[in-house]
Amino acid sequence: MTAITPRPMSGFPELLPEQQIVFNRSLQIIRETFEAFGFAPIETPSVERKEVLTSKGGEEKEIYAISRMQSQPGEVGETEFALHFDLTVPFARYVAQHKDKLTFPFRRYQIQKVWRGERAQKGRYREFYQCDIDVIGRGSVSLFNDSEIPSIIYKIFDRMDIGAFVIRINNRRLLQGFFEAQGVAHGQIADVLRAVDRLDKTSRDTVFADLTKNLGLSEMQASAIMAMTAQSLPTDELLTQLSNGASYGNATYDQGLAELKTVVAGMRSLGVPEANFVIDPSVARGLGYYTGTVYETKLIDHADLGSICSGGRYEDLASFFTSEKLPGVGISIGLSRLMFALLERGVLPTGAQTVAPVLVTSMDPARMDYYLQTAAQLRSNGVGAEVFFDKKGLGDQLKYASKKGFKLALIAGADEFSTNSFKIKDMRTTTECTCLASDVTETVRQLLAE
RNA sequence: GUGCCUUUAGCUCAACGGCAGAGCGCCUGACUGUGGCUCAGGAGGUUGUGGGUUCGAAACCCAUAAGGCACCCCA
Repeated sequence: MTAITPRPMSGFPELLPEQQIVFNRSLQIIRETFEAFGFAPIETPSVERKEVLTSKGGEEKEIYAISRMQSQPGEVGETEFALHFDLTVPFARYVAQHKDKLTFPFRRYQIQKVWRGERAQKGRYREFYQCDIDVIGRGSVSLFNDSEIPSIIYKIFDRMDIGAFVIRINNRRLLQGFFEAQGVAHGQIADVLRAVDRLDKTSRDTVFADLTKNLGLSEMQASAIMAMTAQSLPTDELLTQLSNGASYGNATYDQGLAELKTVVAGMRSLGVPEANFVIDPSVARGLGYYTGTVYETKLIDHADLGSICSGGRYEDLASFFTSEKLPGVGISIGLSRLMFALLERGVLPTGAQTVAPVLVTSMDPARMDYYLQTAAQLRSNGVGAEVFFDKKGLGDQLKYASKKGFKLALIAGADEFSTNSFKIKDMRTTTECTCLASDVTETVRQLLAE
């Protein structure tokens, strides 16, 4: 029998237990925060019909189709299904399909893997987690949601303890109205938005050249756009500055500005610290379907990761699936990109290889019943415990406990049995104490609480 | 889809065209009632694959595959 050589698969990363534990902890924070804001969990199948996935102009070569390796002889093993490449398109289908059973405004969160058939590189995978929330309304959806979303982002990253971060906020109407006032042709606004969006990735000269040479704007237009989008001021000063510009006489601009002010006021009511958000007129969110508020979030010490959480407001979620207008606002956290980078950089230190805090050692194989009962008792009191089953010396058992990162080791041999007691060794401090067998659970709890 | 780089032990990497090596990790023992430290020993390789040049190739050439990076785009 020849062994199959295990090899890495590009773009399909995997973690060791001590890393996965850290990853899952972050996942838990995200889930709890979403639920604290009243978002309901849903999950859609990993696959959708091909026509659903391509409805919104999904790049076909980036979509993995699925098929059986072999069907009937001569039959092509193809199906009409493909793996979803994001969670928005399946969600749109879901809402359109179930809209008569859902209650609006519909708030849902969705944490699932998605797949993209791209060439992998740093921070870009072919299989990764997305954590999405969206609020969908029928006909309209309140602007207060736009304030609440940064509050959710703030709570999550604050709890995840991954260093300083800033939520950058902008409003697409503000940009669009400004571009219109500068005389940018209607059909070119999307292109200009895309060019501006690259401001934090490339040099200002490059963007300027892009605007003038590629998009054919005059130097005056380009200068005005650069000056407007490059503004960097404290929130209130910037809002004043933008209000002074209200003399553009453009209704879209004025609406965008008013929305921005409302969103900021709401964020302050929700207690989002000033240090964690900024109005950044250069945030445009590429092309996309965003129409109002847009968000990006960056780690200050890891700006090279790009936006780790972005989203915004859109006019219509499911225009391909229903004629009913379903506007919404939402964000997506690219958890895999974020976590893999932070684990690699040691920002999130890894610890134990187990989530159970207690190892019950077994010095006397004849008394395994006793060890098993003790572990069972710990578990039914909410304390995770593992029993060491193999016949090895105590030294080996403690070595095992040490390597895996158990916090406490329970020891019982002839000495302890004679006094009906247990010895508890704290692996972190190397200290030991002895307690009656009947007090084990309580003593363990106290030690773990320290 | 385009371009560049890389590939030698589980991992990180050495080896002038001339015997395939180190560190870390892993296993065993010192140590059958006490982990991390230390010491001693051990296992582990068709040098990604196929061809070519050469007396001789891990090294040079060609092809191919895989991996990585950048562009594009995005999380």
